[in-house]
Amino acid sequence: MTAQRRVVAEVLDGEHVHLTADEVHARAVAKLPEISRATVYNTLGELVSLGEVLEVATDKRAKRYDPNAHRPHHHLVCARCGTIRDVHPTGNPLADLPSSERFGFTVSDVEVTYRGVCPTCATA
Amino acid sequence: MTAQRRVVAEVLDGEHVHLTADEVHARAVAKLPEISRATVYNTLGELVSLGEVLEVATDKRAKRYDPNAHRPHHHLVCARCGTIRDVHPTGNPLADLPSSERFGFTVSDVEVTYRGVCPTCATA
DNA sequence: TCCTACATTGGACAAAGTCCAAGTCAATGC
DNA sequence: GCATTGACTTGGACTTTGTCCAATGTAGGA
Ligand SMILES: [Mn+2]
Ligand SMILES: [Mn+2]
Ligand SMILES: [Zn+2]
Ligand SMILES: [Zn+2]
Repeated sequence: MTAQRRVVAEVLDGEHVHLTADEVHARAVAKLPEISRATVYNTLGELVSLGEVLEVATDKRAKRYDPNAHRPHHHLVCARCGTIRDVHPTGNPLADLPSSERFGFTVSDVEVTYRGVCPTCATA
Repeated sequence: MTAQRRVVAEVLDGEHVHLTADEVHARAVAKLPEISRATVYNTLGELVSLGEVLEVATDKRAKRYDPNAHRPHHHLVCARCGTIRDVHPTGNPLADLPSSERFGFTVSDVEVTYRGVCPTCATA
């Protein structure tokens, strides 16, 4: 556990945190000015391999890193400002895919992304 | 309707088609060698604006372009080879998000991505 | 035919991410 | 204490994906 890794872990702490690698780097630099982009990418990659952090692709640009890896959840994204909230739908979406729609695949996982407009963007 | 646009439209024809912009360009070049990358991007952008083609983000790299825009559907992705199939789950996933999990958002859309292993990759 | 509006092109540029050789540093063994 | 070692970090080059723009080409109407 080096200072660099500790800083990345600190940045990735909290609820509804879904930062891009560059955002992680910017916040890490604020705490440890000499930390490099490469180290941030390396550390994020390790955390993903360890299963401590998830990569999510809610926007079609940069990957986002989600420290909420232990509690399964899905995402609600504001189409205007990009805010992302963790959500827990009822039911199991896997059960909604009949075997006739599985094309022989072994289906193991499902990702659900809800899109809409957040309260802040709706009033503005 | 120019020759370039016709070729892009031809490439984007069929079922379960989810090509990246570069793949579209490669196939377009095979039919019309002088077509440029810029034109492929321009044409894809117009088709998306017109609602004729959807952008999907099933992998975390390049956007994929989906000509099946008129029939709502979701996707089943092979984690090994990246093959993508269109699927039609039963039920309405929007109904599975209780208002207590909507955080005041106006939710208008939902994208579901199933992941697993396709029959070809399972036997290989 | 000539003009004009629009489409196309190649290349420069930008954003996101990967890779690598070299440098740093702390722990180990002598 | 000192040298060795190996893991970690760094900066920069490079790649991929995508955007932008000035220059060029072209189809069709006046
Ligand atoms: Mn999350
Ligand atoms: Mn599709
Ligand atoms: Zn918003
Ligand atoms: Zn496969």
